Amino acid sequence: MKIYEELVARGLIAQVTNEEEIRDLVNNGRATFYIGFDPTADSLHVGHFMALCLMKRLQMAGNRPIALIGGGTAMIGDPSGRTDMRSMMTQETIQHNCDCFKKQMERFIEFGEGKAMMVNNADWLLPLNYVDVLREVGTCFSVNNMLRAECYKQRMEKGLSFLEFNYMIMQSYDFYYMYQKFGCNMQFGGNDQWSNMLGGTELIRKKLGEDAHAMTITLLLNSEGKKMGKTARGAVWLDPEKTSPFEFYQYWRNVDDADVMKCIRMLTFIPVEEIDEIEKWEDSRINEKKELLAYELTALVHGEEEATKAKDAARSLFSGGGDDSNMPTTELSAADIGDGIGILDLLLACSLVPSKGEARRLIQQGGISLDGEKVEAPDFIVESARLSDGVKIKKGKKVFHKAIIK
RNA sequence: GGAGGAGUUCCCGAGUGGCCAAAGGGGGCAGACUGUAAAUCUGUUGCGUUUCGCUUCGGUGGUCCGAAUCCACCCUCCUCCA
Repeated sequence: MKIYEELVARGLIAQVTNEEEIRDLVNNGRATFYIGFDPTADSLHVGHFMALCLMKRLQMAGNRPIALIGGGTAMIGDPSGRTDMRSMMTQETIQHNCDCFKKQMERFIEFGEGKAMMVNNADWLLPLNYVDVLREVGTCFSVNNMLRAECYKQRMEKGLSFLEFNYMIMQSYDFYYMYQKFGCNMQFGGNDQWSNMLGGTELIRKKLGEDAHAMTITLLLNSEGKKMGKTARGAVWLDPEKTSPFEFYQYWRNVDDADVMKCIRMLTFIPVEEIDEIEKWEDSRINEKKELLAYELTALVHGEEEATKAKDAARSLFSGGGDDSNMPTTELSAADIGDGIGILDLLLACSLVPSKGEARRLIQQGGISLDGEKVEAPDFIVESARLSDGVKIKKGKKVFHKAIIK
């Protein structure tokens, strides 16, 4: 099975500009393609992870990836799929985020001479001159067409600033620039980027009379049609400081039954034939599938060692054991505790609750236990002697945390 | 530039002088049931030293014993006209 067919079999491809040509380019390793990442946070998340995997897959098939960090476009903000304006980021924040992205990407993709490239569009976007740009590429964009683009539709009702309206032009310019400079002949992106990406291929056609290609990746949606990789507390991050390997593992361990196969297919590197076999498993093995998914992904992101730890920790916790060695842990300083600490303060110190009111409510509703024993009263005091050995806190059914005096 | 309309808690949305920490829904959290799933049911959902106190209804000032609610100015958005 060639790479293009594999991508299709995994359900990763959403839309393509020209299937024949793209198949040909990709299968024969002749594509130089780019994927853009806007540095809107200081860590990559699961959504980016899919794109990174795709880069890796294509690289393994002999194609040349360019990871484009949107240091320049981040100054503008992509309005796609948004109902309100992004808050403007300062240049320092953007730079910091770019640096963080770079570090994380290096773990997935091989960069270097003749391998993958990493570029930042700030390098060519920031020095642009307004009037020059208008004259050079402004003539190639039809406002009428742009307004029809899906990505602006929502915003047409709520209000779209001129700043954000230009995002598509900047992204198109990126493609145009890299096509000439690096021979980049293909762009990948999330399906929500489709209209922005077409802007680029069209610009290249108009300015240079040549064909470039675009392909979008299926967005990973759960059975309810919502983007996956988000929790109430925000995205599932790849940075172990922001989302611990254990939490990361648990996120996937807990996906809906209906979404397991889709995730395995789209996110893991398990060969397609094996996946087809897994799909035939009986329903009673659903939890095995989930464990497999969680393990595979954790291993990809955090390494096998961390994945094994997370798996062991989860198993022992949920099958009643007491292995707490890999549980998320908060270390408290002896000086702050004194003889003991109120349970409300302890929960707060471990960031298990946002406020004491919430902590109090949890206890009243019977949602907190310490070392397997339910906490009945909000004024319960945990003695420091107990904390020095470490105490296991359970919040709800599946949030475990350890607190210890260091 | 002119004329109207809107801005309420995580989101949608009710509230037009005290009974408002603010209806209802969504989402979240917890409990029951389960398989660490889904669906369902129940409770809960500003903060704190919790029979009480403090902060919140776009912003700033004002009227009043008392303001999400009335007045003035400002900001943002929407619709129509230019």
